[in-house]
Parts: sequence; C-alpha cells; structure tokens
Amino acid sequence: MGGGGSQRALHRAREPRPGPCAIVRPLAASSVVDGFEDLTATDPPRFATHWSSTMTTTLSGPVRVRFAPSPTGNLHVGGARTAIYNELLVKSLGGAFILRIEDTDRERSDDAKTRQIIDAMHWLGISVDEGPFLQSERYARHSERAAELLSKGLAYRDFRSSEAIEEVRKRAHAEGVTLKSLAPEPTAEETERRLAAGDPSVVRFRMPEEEIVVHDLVRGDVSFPAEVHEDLVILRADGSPTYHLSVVCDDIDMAVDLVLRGEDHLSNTPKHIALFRALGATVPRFGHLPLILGADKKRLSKRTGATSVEEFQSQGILPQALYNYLVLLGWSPGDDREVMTKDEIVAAFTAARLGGSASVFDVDKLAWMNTQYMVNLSDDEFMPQAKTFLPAVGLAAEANSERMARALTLHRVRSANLVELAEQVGIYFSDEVEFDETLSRKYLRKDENLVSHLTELSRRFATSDFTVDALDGVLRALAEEVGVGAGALIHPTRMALSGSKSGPPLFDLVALMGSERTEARMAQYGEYLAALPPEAEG
RNA sequence: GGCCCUAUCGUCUAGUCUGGUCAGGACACCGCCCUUUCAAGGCGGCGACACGGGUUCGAAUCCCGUUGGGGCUACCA
Repeated sequence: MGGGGSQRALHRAREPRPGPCAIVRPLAASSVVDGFEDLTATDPPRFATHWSSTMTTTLSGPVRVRFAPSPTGNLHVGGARTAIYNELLVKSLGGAFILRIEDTDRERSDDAKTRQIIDAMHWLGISVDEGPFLQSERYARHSERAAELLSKGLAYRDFRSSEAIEEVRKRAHAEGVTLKSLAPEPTAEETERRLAAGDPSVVRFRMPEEEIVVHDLVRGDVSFPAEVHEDLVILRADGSPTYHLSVVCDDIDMAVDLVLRGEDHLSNTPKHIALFRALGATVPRFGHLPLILGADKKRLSKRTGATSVEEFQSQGILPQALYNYLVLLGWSPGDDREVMTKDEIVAAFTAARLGGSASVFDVDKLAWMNTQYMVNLSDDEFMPQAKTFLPAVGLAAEANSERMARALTLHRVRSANLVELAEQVGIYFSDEVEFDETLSRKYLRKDENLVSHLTELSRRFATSDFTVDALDGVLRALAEEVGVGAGALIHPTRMALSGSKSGPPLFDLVALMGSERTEARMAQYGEYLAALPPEAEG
C-alpha cells in the first residue's frame, strides 16, 4: 500500500506532499508557541529490547509517538501519565514525541486551556520533539481525505437525521440485530435524488464486515467480531470532520507508528484500523493504558479530589515527585526501586512492564513521594521552586535573603509540601506570635518559677553569641543552676519564639531568629504567662 | 442490554508467559529506637492471591464459569 495513492479531491487539489509532516503547520498563536522551545529536546536515537507482556514481540525503536489531549480542561493526571509514558518510550527507544492539540470541537476548546496543558507538561519536565500542532488547522486536509473515501466508494452519504438513526439503533439493540440490517445504506438513485434536492447529509464511513484484531502492546491481541462494527460518521452535516477521521488523518500525516493512549480508546481502535486501511496507510502499533481511579474506585473525578496537574502544582507538590509517582502508577521497574531519577527511569523503562489494570490514585503515597523530594532534592533544584510559594504568604521581599535560605533549609524536611513550607518560615519574618494557653499552663505547672527563669534566660541570651553551641550551653547551664530539666526551659522558649510546640531543634530556631526578635518575644511571652488568669477548678 | 478490558495486603505493586522459595517491596496504620519537640531516618508488627469448578504429585501462576470494577456503544474528543 502506498502512502496515499491516487487521490481525487472534490474541491481543491493539494500539491503532492514532500514529506510526512510537511503540511503540518505549527501553532499560529504566538502566545502558545512562546516558551515552548524549553519543552523540546533532542536525544540521540537509541535501541533497546522491549517485551510485550503476552507475546514475545520485541518493540524496537526508533518510534514516532504522540500525545493528543483535547483542550477542554486542564491537564488531567491520567493524560499526564500517558504523556510521560510516550516520552519515556522515545527516550529509551529513540524517535520523536509529537504534541497535537485535538481542538476540533471549537465550542468546548479554549486557547487558555491549550496554554495550560503546555505549561503543565513543561512544569512536569516532559519534553516534546515536534509540535504543538493544532488539529483544527487541518480541517481542509481532513475534508479532503473524507472526499477521497467518498469518491472511492468506501464511504457514503447518509440523509437520515441523528434522531432517526438513534431510533433505529435502539430497535436494533433491542432485537439483538445489527443496525445495518434494519437500516441499509441509501441506494445510488436515492443519493443522487436527495443530493440534487439539496437535502442535508452526513458522510458515513462503511466499516468492513470482518473481524478486526488489535495487536495491543499492553493487552495482547484483542479481537472485535464483525457484527459489532457500525458505520461511523466522518463528516457532519455541516461538513466538519469528526474526531475519528481527524485522528487517523493526522496520525498518518505525522507518520505516527505507535499509538499509546488511554483505555477509553480501545473500543474505538477497530474504527481507526479500518480507516487507516481504507486510506491506504500502514496501521500503527497500539497500546492502551488503563484508566486512573479515585479512592472510590470510580474514574478519577473532581468529586474525589484533585485531578489536574495544575492543582497539585498549586498544592505545593514538586514536579519531580508527581512525575515519579505517576510513572509508578501502572509501571514498575521490576525491582524494589521507587524513588528514581528520571535518568534511572529512562534506563529501566520498557513497555512490557506496563500494567493492564486500572489503579487508584493514592494521595497519601504521593505525599510520601513528595516528602522524599522535599528532603533529598539538591538546593539548586529545590530552592527556586520553594521560593515561588513565598509571595503568596507575603514574603516576596525576603525570598532571596540569607535568612530565608537558612529558614527553608531548616524547615523543608518537616513540611509535606511547598505551601506548608512557606507558611512555616513565616515565623522568622513576622512579629505576630500566638501562644497556646493549654500548653502554657502545662509549662507553668512543671516550673512554678518559669517566668523568672525565662527572664533570666533572655538576659543571658542577650549577651551570648547567637550560635547553636553557645545558646545550647547558656540554656543548659541555667537549667542546672536553677534545678530544672533542660526541657522545662526548652519547650516554653520554643512557644515564646514560634507559638508552636514543635519545629526545628530549638537552638537552630533561636540562632536564626536573632537576638532582637528573641528578646522581644521572650519578654512578650513572659508578660503573657504572668497575665494568665488563674486556673478554673474542675 | 451488547461488545471489550480487568482482578495479589485498605492502596501502589513484584511474582503469572517458562506451575514447585513461610507470596517480596512500598504507602497508610500500630509499636520500638534515635531525640529538647516535630519531622526525617532505623527496626519490628498487622495485612492479599475475588469466588467456584477443573488439569496436575503440586496452581497466585494453565483452562472453564461466576461475581466485582472499568471502558465503549454520538453528527463529543
């Protein structure tokens, strides 16, 4: 089969295409193209052996794959995972990763969403080799291909309304017979007559009456019996191409040879295979990824929690953590490794280890994964990301100070995410401290002379070096002198400075707080303690 | 309803193709250790082969059925 054969377009004839993607134009909107270069990266082609889970087929590169989201919403974590696996395939096998925005439904598509999807991919560190391409810009090409199918007799005009068809379809299902047996195609005479009369019609692709087998990379062979195929609309009454036609045309023109997408498309694949064949193209290889479920085991939805990459970003999740977590949701390296660098993931990745069953999105495990990166990321990678959350808590001006760097270092290990971290470091820059009454009373019970001890401690701090060791020495010496345990002074001091019972090691806290703030807060806390109303009995 | 996918601890999974290690790891949970607190970390515990039939000396693994979950069934993508 040739790459297109002789085509007799109805309206405008196209020049012969020089290459597979030559007619594909990049995004027109410059706002979308801007900054996109960061996303693209070229890697030298590499070869690796991939084993299918059910067959001994080897998957070898290079491959041309694509990610084709529709801009009707933000980038969903399921979509993100699909994009990641596609990228991984190219990184391990060589080839090209194409981004195509499926915006043919202009009513529901939105350029801001397109921008958002690209930003989210960029943030996650997914690099694209070609695109983004806008499917809507290829309208003419899709119409042309439909006309070609029509002229070759592989598709036909259908003058029935969708309501009328729906009626027949219901009846066919009820009687357990095929749609076509109840509603045959219009005859040539009828077509001619109604066309002449100017009756509205759609163009319907005639599905072959034969079994179609999908050789699926993750599921093995999946066959669809001849009786289940129904002819599908490829051109609407207004002449616009439908999704199935557009996808296949674009995959052909972009020379996509491996389609790795969500399981929701598995049942559509026979349609696509038939279309590839009818259009004289080589059928690509397919792989269908399972869907991601919510905690309720239903398809992940907003009801169950965050679903978009953007939401996790704003929750202060690190992109490296989300990426790593998503990779592990449906794939494993085969050994016990979980926290892995992208290089390690690329090196270990094979399509054969992709799982076929749906998995539940576990926010707890994501939180754990995030902790791993909060703790272990290098300063170079961590600090810039942490700083982006500072303006939201009013610390924009302090973001690049030495004190802030120390504060972030001290607190990153005890924050679950960047939002929490930004909130925690606020204590070093604010003058508002709120004391906990219950705990304060408890401290008072442990040491009835607490107020005078704290006053003395504050006085000694004032003449001490503000180093961890010096401060430590000062406090312990005083504790010993007055005959209390160090803890009896440590905990109230922590409360005085931070308003909390927990936090970094106390002397790190004091040293970073600085003598001025330390003195002020300890004085303030002393007053607070002295003014506490007597405890109510019972 | 029809067609298709899928099924190991609560969750993510290894093991299934090439039947035979107390079914391994991780999250969560519980306990202990470390420690001025909180984290992080270390150690330990709890906890699964959906069910029913086969085949076999032997089944998580192979076969059949049942049940559960999911997807598709548009002039949406």
